[in-house]
Amino acid sequence: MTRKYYKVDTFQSRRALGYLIRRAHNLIVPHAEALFADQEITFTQWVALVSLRDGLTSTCADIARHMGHDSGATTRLVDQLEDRGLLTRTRSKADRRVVNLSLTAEGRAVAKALTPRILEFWNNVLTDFSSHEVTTLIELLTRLLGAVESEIAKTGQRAGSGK
Amino acid sequence: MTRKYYKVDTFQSRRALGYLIRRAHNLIVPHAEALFADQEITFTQWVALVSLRDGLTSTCADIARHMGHDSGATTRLVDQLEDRGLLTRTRSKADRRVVNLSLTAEGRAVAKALTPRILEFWNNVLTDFSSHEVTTLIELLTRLLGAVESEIAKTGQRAGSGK
DNA sequence: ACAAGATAGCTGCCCAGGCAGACATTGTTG
DNA sequence: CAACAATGTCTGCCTGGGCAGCTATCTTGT
Repeated sequence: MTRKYYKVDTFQSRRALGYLIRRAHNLIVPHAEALFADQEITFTQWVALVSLRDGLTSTCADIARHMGHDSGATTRLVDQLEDRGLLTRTRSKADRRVVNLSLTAEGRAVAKALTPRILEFWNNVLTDFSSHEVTTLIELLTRLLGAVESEIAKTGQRAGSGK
Repeated sequence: MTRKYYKVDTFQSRRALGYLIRRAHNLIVPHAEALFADQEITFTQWVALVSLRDGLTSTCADIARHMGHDSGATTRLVDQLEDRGLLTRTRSKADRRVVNLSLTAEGRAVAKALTPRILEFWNNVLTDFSSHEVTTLIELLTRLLGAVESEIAKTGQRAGSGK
């Protein structure tokens, strides 16, 4: 029920959530990509693969929403995964606009093989956090995400193009 | 002291910190940019401006570190701010490699004028969070950032080029 | 004092991803 | 059923920012 957590005269960048998130993102993503440098797929591609495997997504549009990309970027991402034989496109019969994606056996194998790399990284990072702290962080971030989403929905009613 | 928070067989993307951070970043940054769409500077430029004003940074390299960009991107960012007369470059006398940056009166005015937009956004987002929760989130994220930094430093001893 | 290594800044090149537009299909409303 | 809006996919085009390479300067070890 905080009316105003941040006030103009006491505001400091270092305590700004946007700053912390941006910083974390700019630190983590390139490092995750580096962990995959010797691999045939990139970290970003792996994320898409795992989301398909876990049933969080099943179409191009799903992946775009899941990853916060636009649909154009996603098409090209899926192209690459298809070229490498990690997934297949099938035009849906129920809704012919839709192209359903499904992992091939090799896609499944790749997704599984690379998971430990990421988990190891995170487990190393979290060594000094108690299990409770991590859970709290995850819970707060999840709620924050929801709050950001609804705030953006409230303000930015922009006619979407490809998103 | 958590040895392994994430385990291969119980891992779910939705509870992955990387996923949450990426998602938040991809949601917040474009929206922040949109808040500045009618403005003469971008959100990213504003962040640099504020960091200079608050003494968190004073050179190009500082800004690169602060924002997690590389030095090339920062040069161009500073170019634009200089072109608009919001800051000035001065070759340092103590260390002649360094170019010191300082805000002009106009730069100061712009930084100040735009601050309320961002704070309002965040205060709206945080309406349903208690003050204590926000503080906890900030504290955990700050610690996470430190942990990520030292983990990356431990692993990735790569000869830096421009970073 | 000098070679080797860091560090600051700049530039050219490249690419992932955003934007906008096209098209097909489906849903909705009169 | 006609008109219109919404959704899914794909394609050009463009830009921000990463990378590598260069110079100039400072620092450190011998």
